[in-house]
Amino acid sequence: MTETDVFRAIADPTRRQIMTMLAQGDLRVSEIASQFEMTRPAVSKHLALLESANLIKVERQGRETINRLNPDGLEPVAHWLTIFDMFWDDKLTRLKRAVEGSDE
Amino acid sequence: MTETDVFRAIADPTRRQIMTMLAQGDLRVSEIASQFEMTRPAVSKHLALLESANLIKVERQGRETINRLNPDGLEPVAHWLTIFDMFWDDKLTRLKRAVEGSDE
DNA sequence: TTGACAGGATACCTTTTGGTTTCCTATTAA
DNA sequence: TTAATAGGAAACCAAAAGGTATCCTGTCAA
Repeated sequence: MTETDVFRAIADPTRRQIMTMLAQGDLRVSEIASQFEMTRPAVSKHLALLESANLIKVERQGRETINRLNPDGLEPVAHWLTIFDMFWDDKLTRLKRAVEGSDE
Repeated sequence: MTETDVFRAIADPTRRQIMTMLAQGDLRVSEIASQFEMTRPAVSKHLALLESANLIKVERQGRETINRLNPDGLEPVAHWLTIFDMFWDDKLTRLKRAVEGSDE
């Protein structure tokens, strides 16, 4: 399968929710599926797409598959947002303060 | 039309490109359309969707309509990304350097 | 060693998306 | 005042997206 565009991958609310779930820790497919109304194959498709967008790493362990967040995959989004930084002077100032504050 | 989800709005590469064009300055519909292969109505639809996602402001002036970027509409995206900040310590460090550098 | 479980694969369906063509209206310039 | 221009509106189409049901395989536990 060819790589999926990151922006397309995070366009779906279910996939965003999966990512926030994985931010809390790794999860097996059925653990994720149990949190949604939809069927397990549907969730599986979302996971496959997240993997092809490089947003998660999938590792088969025996009969289970572990899904692990790969936050670095979000870099293109973070980078694209910087194009608009010039419009966000005060936000940037606040961020600078936050970053400096976290240092001491 | 009901509000369009911001993440869905920026999922399309044409729409992202339109936004970066508008970051340089306001543009009329046909000025934008002339930059793409697709027809003007297609571009018009993208603009309508960007407006409904609160990413641009559209103002009719006589027979022309001016499209203006509304970068604040991107805030939900920026905010969502912060969920994953904890995974990005070194990136944050680099950002801090960048921010400090831009000050002097 | 066999039954249950985890989860991938496939086929299929419906809705949404991104595009087209065509037509219409309002505004402006000659 | 009339011709040209800007762009919205509607009807239509193909492909992609998101879901389902069903089936199959590999692994583990009794």
